[in-house]
Amino acid sequence: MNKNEIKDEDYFELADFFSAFSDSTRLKILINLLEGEKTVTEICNLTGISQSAISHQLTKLRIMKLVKGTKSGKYTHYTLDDQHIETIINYALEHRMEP
Amino acid sequence: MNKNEIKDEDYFELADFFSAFSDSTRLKILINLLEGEKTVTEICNLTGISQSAISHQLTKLRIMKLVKGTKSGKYTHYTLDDQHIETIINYALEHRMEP
DNA sequence: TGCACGCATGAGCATATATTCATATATACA
DNA sequence: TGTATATATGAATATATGCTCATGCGTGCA
Repeated sequence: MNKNEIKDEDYFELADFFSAFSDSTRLKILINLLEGEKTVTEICNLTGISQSAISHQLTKLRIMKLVKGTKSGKYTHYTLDDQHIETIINYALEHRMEP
Repeated sequence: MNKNEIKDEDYFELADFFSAFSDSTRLKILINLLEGEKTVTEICNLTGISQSAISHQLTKLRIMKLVKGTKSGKYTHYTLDDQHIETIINYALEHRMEP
């Protein structure tokens, strides 16, 4: 993609997309969801982060269309809603591994 | 990479890495540098952003080891210092293009 | 040599962001 | 039906972040 095709507004969108991954709590959520569907409480237990903090971040991830929540009884089951997440995170993890 | 191999500290590092791309000014700088080496003033002109703002962000990008600055006379020539940048940004741009 | 240019950087400010605390709502179960 | 559980959400707060403004420093040219 040519630089000149990128509009000013696109830079903001792109920045927003990356900012989804720029917080450790959200990364923990996303990486846990790579394993498959989880409820909020499960994520809390797996990450050791408070219910409220997780819920707030899940809301943001939902707005950014990176996760999807499905209500079922008293539970909300969250899954990844973007097929690129795994690729992007793995790529960054590899990057980090370098000398 | 297995989730269990990821240490708590790694999540912060990873988040920091992504946060480099989470600001439109830094993205503009990086995408301009994809074309090749540029001086600070050139980047200012290409982006329309103030010299001070560019310089501050270049400092951050230097600290994050994403760009490298080489002094030559009164100029500092900046280049990308990370081979993954192009891949990551292109991947995100493609992502953005989807329905 | 003095002045303009290129760049870096600190201070201050405004805004964004993440967390906690409190609480509301809905569901399941005794 | 009353109570515990699961989740969401608003308010308040603390901290981080990015920008401008002012200025310092080095370089090269008139």
